[in-house]
Amino acid sequence: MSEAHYNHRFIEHKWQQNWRENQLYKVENNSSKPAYYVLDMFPYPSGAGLHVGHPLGYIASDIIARQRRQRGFNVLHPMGYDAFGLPAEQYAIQTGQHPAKTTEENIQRYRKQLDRIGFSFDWSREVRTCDEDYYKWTQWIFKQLFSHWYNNTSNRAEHIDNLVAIFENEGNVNVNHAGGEIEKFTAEKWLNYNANEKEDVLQNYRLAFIQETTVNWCEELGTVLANEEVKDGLSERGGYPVIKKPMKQWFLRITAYAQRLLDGLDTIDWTDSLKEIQRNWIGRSEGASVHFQIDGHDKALEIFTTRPDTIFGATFMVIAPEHEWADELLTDSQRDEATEYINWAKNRSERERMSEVKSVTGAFTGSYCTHPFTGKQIPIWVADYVLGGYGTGAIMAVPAHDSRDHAFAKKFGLDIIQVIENDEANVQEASFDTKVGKCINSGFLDGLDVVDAISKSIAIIDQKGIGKGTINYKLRDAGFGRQRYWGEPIPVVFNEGIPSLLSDAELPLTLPEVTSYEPSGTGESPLAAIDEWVDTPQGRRETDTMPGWAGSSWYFLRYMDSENEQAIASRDAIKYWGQVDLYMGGSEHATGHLLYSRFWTKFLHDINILPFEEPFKKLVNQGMIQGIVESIYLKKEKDGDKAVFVSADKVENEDDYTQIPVHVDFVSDYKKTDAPSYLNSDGIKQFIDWRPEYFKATFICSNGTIEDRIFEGEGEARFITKSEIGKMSKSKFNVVNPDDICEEYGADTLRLYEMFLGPLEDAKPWSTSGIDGVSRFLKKTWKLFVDQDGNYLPTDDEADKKSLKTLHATIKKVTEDINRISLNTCVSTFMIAVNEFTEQKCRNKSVLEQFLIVLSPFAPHITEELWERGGHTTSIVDANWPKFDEKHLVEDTKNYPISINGKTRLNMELSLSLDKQAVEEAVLANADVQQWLDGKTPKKVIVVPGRIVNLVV
RNA sequence: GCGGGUGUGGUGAAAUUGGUAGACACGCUAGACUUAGGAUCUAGUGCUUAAUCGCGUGAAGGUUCGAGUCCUUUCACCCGCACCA
Repeated sequence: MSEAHYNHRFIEHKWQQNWRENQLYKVENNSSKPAYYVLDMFPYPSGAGLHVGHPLGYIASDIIARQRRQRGFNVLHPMGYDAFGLPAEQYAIQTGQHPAKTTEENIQRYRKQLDRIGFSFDWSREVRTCDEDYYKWTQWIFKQLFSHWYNNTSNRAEHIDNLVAIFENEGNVNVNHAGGEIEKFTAEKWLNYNANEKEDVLQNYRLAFIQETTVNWCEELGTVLANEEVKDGLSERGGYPVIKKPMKQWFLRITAYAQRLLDGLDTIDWTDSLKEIQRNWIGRSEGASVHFQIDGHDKALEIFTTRPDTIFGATFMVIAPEHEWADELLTDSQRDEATEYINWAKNRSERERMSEVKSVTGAFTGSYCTHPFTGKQIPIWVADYVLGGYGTGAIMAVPAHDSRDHAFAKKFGLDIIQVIENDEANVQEASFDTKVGKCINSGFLDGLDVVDAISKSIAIIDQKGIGKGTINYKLRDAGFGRQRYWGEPIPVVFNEGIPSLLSDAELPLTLPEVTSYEPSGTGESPLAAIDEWVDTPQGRRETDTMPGWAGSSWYFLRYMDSENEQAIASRDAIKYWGQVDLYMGGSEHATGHLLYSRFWTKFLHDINILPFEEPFKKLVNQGMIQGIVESIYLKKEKDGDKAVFVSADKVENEDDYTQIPVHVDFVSDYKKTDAPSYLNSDGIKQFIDWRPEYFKATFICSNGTIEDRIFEGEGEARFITKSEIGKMSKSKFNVVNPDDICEEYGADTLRLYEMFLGPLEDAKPWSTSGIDGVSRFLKKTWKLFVDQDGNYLPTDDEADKKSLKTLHATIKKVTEDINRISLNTCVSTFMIAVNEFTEQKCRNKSVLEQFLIVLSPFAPHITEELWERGGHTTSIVDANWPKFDEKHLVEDTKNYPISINGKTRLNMELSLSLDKQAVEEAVLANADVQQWLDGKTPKKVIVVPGRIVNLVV
């Protein structure tokens, strides 16, 4: 005897077990079916576990994966873990536990939570970036990067051996590579270099290379950070201060791919905002580089400008404090003052610098350049509004037409020369920043429009041999070394300072055991302390490890053939699955993971591993599910030795209080919109138990006072809390665990409910109000199939017309909505269908089962159960997606809305076979219409057949 | 400052091509059944009104027979970037 009532615990457990035992979601690479690849961003398994926000995207992608399978595709829908990274290591430092151990525990927990939601992941393909079998290939890709250079002429990466061959034949005079400028040498000179010198040269070409640069150093974390790991001068993880520090570092030459990364955006289906963020980050700008001869030196200062048309307005030059000639250009009279300024500017933290954006600072170097066209002397200044890392770290200042230059000129009393015509503004007072107008005071450019002047000035600069048209990118090469333990070891040894790669046979280079995970503080990783690991017959090992994004830049390829020991994946597997058809994930990875993955994909394409250049054909950003942060006000001033908390309605000036986060479980009326949330006596008791340091605190409630834990006042204590929408996080004590929802309502309800919340892309605060509606819907669905005694209801009697209409309207709408990933409206459609079937007392098995199939991607457990009860022996997962048939929706009549002057006044049931004329006549003959017309004749009658009638009076 | 996005009932939202604004839910109100209800069912629910009328998609204009949807101006909020020459 089957269960009579919908018992989600029993059903979900039963089917999850069944699916696992039958390996229902395992997919093969050999299939005659078309391939479809649906990917989720794999999670970092943190100690906090999954909260209800994580599955949002997974549920959406799972629905699409399941539906594609029912539509006849072979669907790859894998999952894995981004398992190297700082949090596990920080935890290891605190507790002494091996990060591998805590990571494993966290993964187990994640897996359990994921399994409970009923995803159709093929777990046989699971990847973990910290597995040796996996990072072997991350190291292998690194080796390829080290062994290749970027040829700007062929516009692709080429093997370094080819470059060496060119050097041996003709030196580097004809080589056009991506990277900084390199002194020219002949073949003869090259052949005479010793090994060390040769490698120093090659480092300028390799796509993975070592360079001494200023890096983002975070003292607290004891490591360098990538640009995108720094937010507002603080580390993204932990929020610790970050300073600039010179250091030798591994870099990847992503800048070689800047233009292709930009162009590729036009070929992929991502949101405009995401593409815009990447365009911004790459930051292409066209302009010119110009050399200004420095007086008394035999060198010229190279600057970059997007406005070479304003060159006649350049009245001074500015170099960044980090500029390599900053010291050299100082004259004796200016040396002390300028050095002091340079030191001050260099030592300021990012954070200080950014908070003082508006202040103008700088110093005169004492040196001058000669203007190439006017021959005038122009002073060279040093100022930190010019950034060392952008362009050439030096600019020509045109104060008349650039507000920053203007502010600087005003402060230091420098000349301002107007070179773009303008009648109204006075450039002595304010700069006139414009890209339209005619040039004046500009010699050979006079009278030209800005656009023409730019091209002409570049032509002349080029002709004079002092510069050329250039394109500049904001994008920087990506720092690739981390002075950390918990990451992929870099497969390099140094012999006499010359880096060389391990052989493929030596991979994976595994992490050794260490006794302490503490950063060494010298800037070296804990690995440096293990002599027996570091010292090898071939030389000293690199002790830096790779950053978190190394493993995640290619993981989507490994899923295609996760066990392969010969390659990252077989050629056949890569060819069969191809690009990721749909990638679901958060937009916070816009300038990190998503850019690096595109970079590695293009590189792997260049070296003939991949037949495609873009990894993710279509990308959808699921919105963040936020939590509500509850906190209470603590007076900054204590009352004697007692802490004083004050109810939010009695707080006048927030500055007098500290806000203490409160566990949301203690709060009453949590998340109600119509009433403020508060702590009652019980909630306050829970709070004190939780934070015993406030055992003796006083609570000033809105209706009385609690002292020494005794409430004096009217009725029940009411202590109002402050509620804000914010991140769902462990530190805010507001995490909602999906397990709890699965336990109470079931995974199918959770899945439907998360989709029902609203459009997938929108951010929304989590709230369970409304979940009952979804739960009721599933119970109603159940009742269509099973009566109170557990009998199976559907029969093979002929379906009635109304039910067929409901069914096909549902098939049509859901099929269309899944295609445009509008999953919230699908849930509404299901509800409407079930309401109608219930109303119709529909018992037709064929109709109801087709409905089940359409519902099954959203609610796989209940539909599988009801499918089985209908006598099926194979899973609903392999049922065919039903075909929509228009004929069931054809209507004979239409209930026309009749509007008068655009306002709907009444409805009329009319045959759809009537033509415009006939409809008009019928409408005008109607008594109610005549009453509305009040004897007047309509000026115009608009009839839109099948839609509407509008009478204009 | 630049770029992207969003504004619709008490709440989450729908309206895909300009064609009955508020589907579907939550909540609320009333009723039925019940020892009970945080179960189930029935009816109602944009505002206003006794009911009609009237008014309603952030605001103001415009195009149109007809505008949440198109155009112009404007306001608010969110996200990203930010001394990028």
